[in-house]
Amino acid sequence: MSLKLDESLLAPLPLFSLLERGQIRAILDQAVSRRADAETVVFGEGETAERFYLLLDGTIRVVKVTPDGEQVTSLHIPAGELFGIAPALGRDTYPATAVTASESLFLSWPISLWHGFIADYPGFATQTYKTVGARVNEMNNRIVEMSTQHVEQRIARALLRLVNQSGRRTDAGIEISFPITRQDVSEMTGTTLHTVSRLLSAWEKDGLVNSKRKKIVVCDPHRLVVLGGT
Amino acid sequence: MSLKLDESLLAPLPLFSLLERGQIRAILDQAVSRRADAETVVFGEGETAERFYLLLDGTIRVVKVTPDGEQVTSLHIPAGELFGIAPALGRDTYPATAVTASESLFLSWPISLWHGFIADYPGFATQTYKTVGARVNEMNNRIVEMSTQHVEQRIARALLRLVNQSGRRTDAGIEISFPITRQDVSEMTGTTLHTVSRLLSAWEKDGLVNSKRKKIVVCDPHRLVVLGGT
DNA sequence: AAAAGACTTTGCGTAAGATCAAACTTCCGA
DNA sequence: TCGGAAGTTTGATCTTACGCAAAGTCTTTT
Repeated sequence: MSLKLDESLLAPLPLFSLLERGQIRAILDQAVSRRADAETVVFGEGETAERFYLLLDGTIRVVKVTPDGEQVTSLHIPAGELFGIAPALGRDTYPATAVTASESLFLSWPISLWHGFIADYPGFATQTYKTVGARVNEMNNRIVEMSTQHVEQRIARALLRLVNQSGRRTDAGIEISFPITRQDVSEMTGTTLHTVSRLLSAWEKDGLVNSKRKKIVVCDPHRLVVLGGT
Repeated sequence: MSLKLDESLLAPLPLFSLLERGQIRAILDQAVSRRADAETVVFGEGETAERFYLLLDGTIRVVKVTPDGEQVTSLHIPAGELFGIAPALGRDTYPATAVTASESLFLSWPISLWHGFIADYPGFATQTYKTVGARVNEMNNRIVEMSTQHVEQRIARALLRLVNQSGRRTDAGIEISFPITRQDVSEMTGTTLHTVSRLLSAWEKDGLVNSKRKKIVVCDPHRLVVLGGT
């Protein structure tokens, strides 16, 4: 549950960039830390928001489920970011479900501390609203993409987003640092796993990517950008 | 430019619901009011955010333009809501273009006042973040829709959203209270004006809607809900 | 080591919707 | 009041990507 937190490790996070040592310490002192296996549900859509979270390691998949059971991935949260911050959106309930995409480590605080943090640490508020803004922006772009682009371009962009957000440089190219299936990609792009599979096969043949079971390595990001459209 | 503002008219707005008379007065005293014709650009995507706005009358269309000139409508703002609130998203630039969908009346304040308002009037902050939250939610739903639903369902839902947000009850049904073209609807739903036209024709034949040039009246909202899917 | 489960690949037919094209209607300004 | 601009309708054709089906790999369990 509780863990010795090294603030010299956490201080470099953008979230803390505007805070002083003592403030960071004060915030961390009230945190609870937790480790979770891949595919663990951290919280579910509609639940009353009891805690908010900071992802230290791993990746979180933010998912919505339609009435007829289809899943849609609205967002991926990379390590270093807050998630489950319902109060920043004036809500007392989580708007979507958060699932760990890989083994993950995160901190959490009771929601009751939120307003205090915002009020006492303006730097915290600033960074938080930047995060919200970035996500709104990302969602906006998703809407534009879904409205105007073909599947191929959407998939290209989705891969690039993942690679930028949580890519790991290898000799073969940049690898997406968590296990990801064709199905997952299809849920990010509003298509089917079949279409994703066909496309990855084609791209593989062209030397654009290199994908195995639950693993995708982008070999030629530049050409993928071109495919993604202007 | 300046206009005698009656705060007894404005006080009922959700935005002011948590504030006292004097606070509302203080806020309104610093506002500049403006009238604009339909299709006026209030601000453009990417411009540095110099002012933030409160729509008193009319409707605002929030639009993104793709590199190749296609337009995508991300949101409609109804009277009574704030818009252009870049600072709430930690941005110093507008993330999208705002266009009046009909003749409109709005107030505005210089961005420099934002932080003071947020700090001095907690009720203002609360309501503001609720607004942001509602918009995030709406965008999220749009993404889910675009990912999982067919054009027919998306158009049905788009019309229902407009009707709920700014519908005017008439004897024939509920009418969308601002001029709206097939093209506009297609830009809200990620389809073409042709498809929208065909669909509206079919619905007209079924007595679901009643549409003329730049005008749509929903006669049977209930059946439209059914069409929109669970 | 076999069997079951999870993920992927590929082929084929089809349907939803885009694109192209052309005519028609309504509105507005000269 | 005439002419053009803006918006709408409808038809014909074509493409994308979905749905269905079946077989192929890799992984885990027993």
